Amino acid sequence: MVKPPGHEVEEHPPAPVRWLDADERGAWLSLVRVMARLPPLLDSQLERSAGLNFFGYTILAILSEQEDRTLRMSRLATLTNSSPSRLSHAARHLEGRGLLLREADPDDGRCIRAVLTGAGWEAVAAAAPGHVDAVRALVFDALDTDQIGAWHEANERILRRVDPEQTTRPAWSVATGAIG
Amino acid sequence: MVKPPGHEVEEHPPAPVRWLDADERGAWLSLVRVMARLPPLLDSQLERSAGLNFFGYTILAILSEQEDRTLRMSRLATLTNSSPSRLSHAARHLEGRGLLLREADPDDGRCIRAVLTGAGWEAVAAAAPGHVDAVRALVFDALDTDQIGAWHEANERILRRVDPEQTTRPAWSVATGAIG
DNA sequence: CATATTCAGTTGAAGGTTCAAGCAAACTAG
DNA sequence: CTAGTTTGCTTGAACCTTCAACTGAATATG
Repeated sequence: MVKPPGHEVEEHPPAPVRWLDADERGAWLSLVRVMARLPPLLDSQLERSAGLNFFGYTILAILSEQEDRTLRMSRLATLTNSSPSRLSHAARHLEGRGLLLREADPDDGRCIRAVLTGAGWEAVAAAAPGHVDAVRALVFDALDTDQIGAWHEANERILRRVDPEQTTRPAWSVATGAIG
Repeated sequence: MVKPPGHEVEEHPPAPVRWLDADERGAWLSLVRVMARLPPLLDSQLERSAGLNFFGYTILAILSEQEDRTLRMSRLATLTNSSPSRLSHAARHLEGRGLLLREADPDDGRCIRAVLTGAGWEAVAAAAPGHVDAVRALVFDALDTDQIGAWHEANERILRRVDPEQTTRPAWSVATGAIG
């Protein structure tokens, strides 16, 4: 490999790898397994009971929590932890099923506003109890209050590394709270 | 909806939904965001540095930790938290790149043994340091020892709910420990 | 021994996600 | 005002995962 001229990168001696110790490895594998097994369980519960996957449910749930059941696509993408592209595809499916609709934003011709339909609202409302039950059974029934606190704190610290901009910070509950 | 004859299901009064409280909601959203953001970061780090995704890396890593760098497909599927189908597709790709090969098991004609090749071993060995650095930077640098312990314990408790059979229990480290 | 069942693994199609490219509206500078 | 850039969103192709169907080998049953 030929070095380009200029940009003489300082050659640090290769820092010795700091392998994970036994505790770290155990903790890491726990997370890896949770990440591998939890999402499919949530997906299949929602799939069976509402014909939605977790992502679709999240989209509808977040819309249902807005004053006017409306959100710009870009904002919705941020809140759902998704790329604009992913959201666009998913929104097309949901729109085809009559659960939401997309309309031009009068204030900014570039923006599209996603609006939850009546059918969409009924779909989330019907799906929410079963979903919350699943989350409770799989996660919170396993932990007492102190454990939840410590676990939350650790996950937040990790999030600061993983998502430094904290783009999703604003409050939203993925309809794990009462719908109204 | 017409009830089929027989199978008279006991009609319990619908148990009131136990919505998540504010603390639970906050903790839940932390996990959801970690699950959404961490895997893509690990994938892209491995993709850039080794042309592998996390799943492919895991396959090679687990094989590299076996005495004879060999494992039956079914066992490998369990250890990688994957379905047989997913593993089969991935193994075909990796085999195409010369990183592993598959051979008939002499002891049981139904089984296939996946064997890590020399090139496969070199690929993991080259990728491992960068991967461990990423895991450390994104996760463990954010936590002190006590936090790691509490976080680990909570994740283990969740795992007991999510994966009651504990199919993946046996020790493996996804090559976050030294390779040799 | 014949048949049925289970087990290990693969396959192709369907579905979802990512990626790069593209379009149009809005902003920015000269 | 106009040319260039940025922003918001969509699109189609490539990729990966899942699902259901299938093969062949081992085991169980009569």
